[in-house]
Amino acid sequence: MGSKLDKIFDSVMKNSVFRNKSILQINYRPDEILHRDEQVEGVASILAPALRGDRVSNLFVFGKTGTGKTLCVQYVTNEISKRVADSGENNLKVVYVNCKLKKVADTEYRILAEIINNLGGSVPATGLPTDAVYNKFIEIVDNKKQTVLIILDEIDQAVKKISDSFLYTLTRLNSELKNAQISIVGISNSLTFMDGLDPRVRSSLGEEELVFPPYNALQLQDILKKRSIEAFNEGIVDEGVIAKCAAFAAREHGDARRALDLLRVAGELAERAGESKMTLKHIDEANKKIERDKMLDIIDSEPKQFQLVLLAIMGLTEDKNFDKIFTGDIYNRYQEICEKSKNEVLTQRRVSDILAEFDMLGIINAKVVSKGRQGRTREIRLMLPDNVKDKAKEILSNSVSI
DNA sequence: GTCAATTCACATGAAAGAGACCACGGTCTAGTG
DNA sequence: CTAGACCGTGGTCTCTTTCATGTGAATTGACGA
Repeated sequence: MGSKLDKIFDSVMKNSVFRNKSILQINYRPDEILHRDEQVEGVASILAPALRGDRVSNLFVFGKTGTGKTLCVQYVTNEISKRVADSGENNLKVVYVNCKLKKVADTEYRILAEIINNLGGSVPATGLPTDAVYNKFIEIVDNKKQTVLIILDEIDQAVKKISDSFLYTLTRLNSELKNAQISIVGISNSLTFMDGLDPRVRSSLGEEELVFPPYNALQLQDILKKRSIEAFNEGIVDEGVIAKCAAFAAREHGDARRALDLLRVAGELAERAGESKMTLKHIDEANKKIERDKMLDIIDSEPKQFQLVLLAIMGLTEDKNFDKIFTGDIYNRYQEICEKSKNEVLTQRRVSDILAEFDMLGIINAKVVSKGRQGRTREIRLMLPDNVKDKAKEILSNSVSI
């Protein structure tokens, strides 16, 4: 009985492109980190004093997305925690918080709450005064002699939304603690992040700094090769495919995450098409698909008013075939659409902000230009690729008319 | 023709309000012994 | 007497409005050659 089933499963497995797809997923942590020896050692030597229970310097880690920052820091802290656990002591806590996750940790209150939850306390999602949360935080951290390592990932996002005074408070907190001590590891995508900071914060937070350079194409190839051996069945991928993946990603500031995504999606495409080998064609398709899905995802999850504005932009680009659209045009069209679909009309001020956000998201390209006596405006161009437009319009008109 | 002043149509900032959500503490109600 | 339902208060958070201020160059108009 069992062997029969095994046979069925085996045959499915054999035909499958993937042996173990999870290896290409973003949250997969390999046991060995390629081409980041220097960085891993750097992080380790800075954080090592935690093993002795000494105070750890605050650390700042910079690097573009997909350069392995989070991976390395987590790897090192895991190893340290393991060592501490082995030695039987329990005076080190590591807390990892991703400040970009919406609804989880993108405000001062929520970051604190997240830290407290990770430390085993519990704090309601909302409803308490912020200083009450601070007290709770101090209480839970300071209840015994210990070192608490707080890793704040994507910290630039947090500071942009909140302000750096929060970081200041956090660094100053040590002086209020009797038993415990806290150290902060900040991880940031933006290299210029430190420049905009309060000097006091900068000096206390940036005791140690580490820069993660992007991977080059060869390094990416190594990484991809290593993972693809485990992730795919034999004979599915060949050198050329991996080289192309690496080249694509290297063009985008050496983003390893993107390279892995590309490989995974290409594999999915090949599998779906029932083909037994991945080809360059699949990579190209995957590249388009990723781009497209990302855009559509963003558009779909945007609030209604944003969608209305986008609809106005798309309408204008289409009918008039204007190469350049201005804020005023969009606002007028937007008003029409709102009236037609019985939606509330927002102020121009607000629409202006919405446009700025679209610019950030890369959906439109907006440039502030001065047209002399005709005033100052954003000169706007829709940046959606053609293969996205139709689907986007469908999504928009669906969700707007309801 | 030249130059400074003017002016347009917004951009950009700051502050504050509305409404959703939530915790906490007090009060009320109904069930229990 | 007590557990649970129900309220009012005060807090956060997001989206938005209101009020204020800023801005770069085409246009205007005064001026001098």
